[in-house]
Amino acid sequence: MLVRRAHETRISGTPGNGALCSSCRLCGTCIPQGLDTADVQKLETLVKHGRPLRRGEHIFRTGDNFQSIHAVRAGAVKVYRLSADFREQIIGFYLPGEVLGFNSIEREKYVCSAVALETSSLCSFSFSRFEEVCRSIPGLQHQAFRLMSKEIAFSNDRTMSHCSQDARQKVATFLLSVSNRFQHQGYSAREFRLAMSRREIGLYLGLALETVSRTFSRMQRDNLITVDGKSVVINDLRALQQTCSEMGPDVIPLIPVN
Amino acid sequence: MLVRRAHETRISGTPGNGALCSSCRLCGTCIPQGLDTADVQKLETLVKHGRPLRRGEHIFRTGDNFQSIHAVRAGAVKVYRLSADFREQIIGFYLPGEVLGFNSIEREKYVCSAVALETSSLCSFSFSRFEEVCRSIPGLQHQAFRLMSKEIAFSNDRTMSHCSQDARQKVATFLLSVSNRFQHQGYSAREFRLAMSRREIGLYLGLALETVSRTFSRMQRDNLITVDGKSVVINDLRALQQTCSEMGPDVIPLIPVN
DNA sequence: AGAATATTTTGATCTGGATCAATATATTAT
DNA sequence: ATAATATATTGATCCAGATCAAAATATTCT
Repeated sequence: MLVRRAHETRISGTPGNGALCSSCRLCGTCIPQGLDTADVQKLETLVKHGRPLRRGEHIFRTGDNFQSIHAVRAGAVKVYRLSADFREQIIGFYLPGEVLGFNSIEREKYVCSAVALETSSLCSFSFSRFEEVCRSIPGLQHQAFRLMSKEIAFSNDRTMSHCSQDARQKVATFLLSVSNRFQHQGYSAREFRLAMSRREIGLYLGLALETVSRTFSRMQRDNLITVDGKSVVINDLRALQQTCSEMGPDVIPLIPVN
Repeated sequence: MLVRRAHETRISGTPGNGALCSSCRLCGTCIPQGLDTADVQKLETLVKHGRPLRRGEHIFRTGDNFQSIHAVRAGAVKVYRLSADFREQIIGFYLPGEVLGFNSIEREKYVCSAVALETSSLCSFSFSRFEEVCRSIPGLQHQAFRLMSKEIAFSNDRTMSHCSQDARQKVATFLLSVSNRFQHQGYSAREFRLAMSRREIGLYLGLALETVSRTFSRMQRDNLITVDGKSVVINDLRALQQTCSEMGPDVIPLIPVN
């Protein structure tokens, strides 16, 4: 499908405030990480929950006014944009406990679109109110800086991966990243379902979708993983980790000066 | 040279506080952007200036305790790290008015090294004190969020470039990025000196240094630019911009749904 | 200045992954 | 269910850019 689907509506501003941060399973890893009970309660007053989004529904679109940052409570979100020549580019995939929108603060418009890859729930925080609260809760301000710092470092890692890794290494790095992030949220690190298609993985990694598919097949043949469509089992975590940093035969490690 | 040079010393904590933000030429684009005079004066109390660094001197190294963020006042800084197999990876080049260190907040250690590419001056801000001051100056907190947001967006742009551009497009994008950043700081957009080598540009763009060199030569042949070693003149800005977003002949622009 | 070293340019060759193509398998709609 | 559509797999071919090689400039050091 290549045109906008009927059920793709923008998330409504519906308050529908229900579940609270303090009782949320992700409290320890999401925005409230490290805050004490009193501070979490102050934070909770900012949260807005929309209804759950179905696959294909957008949270925001490129050019919309930037109002809020959004934490994924459940599901998976794809953040993407179109290049100057209208090809899709994937900024990132966001899993439960992860926060999207930080890249749009500077422009005051969303610089990308965000769409649910599967049925997903989000917690939205008005950014201007969030900033106010940050001033009265030092730990929250610090956590905001930490989260943004992490996003910069993560994005840097991804760029480094593109600069120096071949297809097999990129795919291994991707699988480990997803695995680690699931594990961090309390899910299995060894067994998971990918919410995104081969095409989307390819766009994310800068590879043709055929290359992604072939690499999965080869990794399965090598007993590193078992893939069946979107479900992945990691059979040999160690080997997968080694794949990511394997040296070519002729690489001479040198300490660079300039 | 592939070993640590004798003159590479860490920047000393020497106060040597001299020039002030309010009288700095970069006041409008650096950290103080958008602050009123009174707030800039509060900010100034945090600034530490070291002596100017010569080419090859480090500001910090991977693993050092993260204490400060650093604004480039003059010169050019390379931020890099070593991959698991000890190859150099370039996180970024920082020009006057730009701030480095944001990617290290989360780990509380510098996750990369920073080295002067040419004689450079820096303004360093203790990050913990900076956070405190942010709480009392709303505009400063907002500016911190803006700067970090910008860095996320910039890093995303770079990743997108790697995913979808060929060598010529990457080099064009790089030249325009440098040009824009110089212009933004009040230097010429059309004529500048690159502080980094072909090898470093190659590492930054994920290209072999030979490819960078060949691409420069070809762009010169095509009258887009004039290169002579490190000095670059942009002869046809428009054409260079078009290069960045050229479509292949068979690209059919489509609106992606998932 | 001149020697020594590092960087850049250009040419020749090779290869990983893109592209083209066809079939197989999921998913969605009726 | 069954048809229609989208996604995934696998094979064959091709090419942009990596790698190898050598000469030409720059830069640094004494």
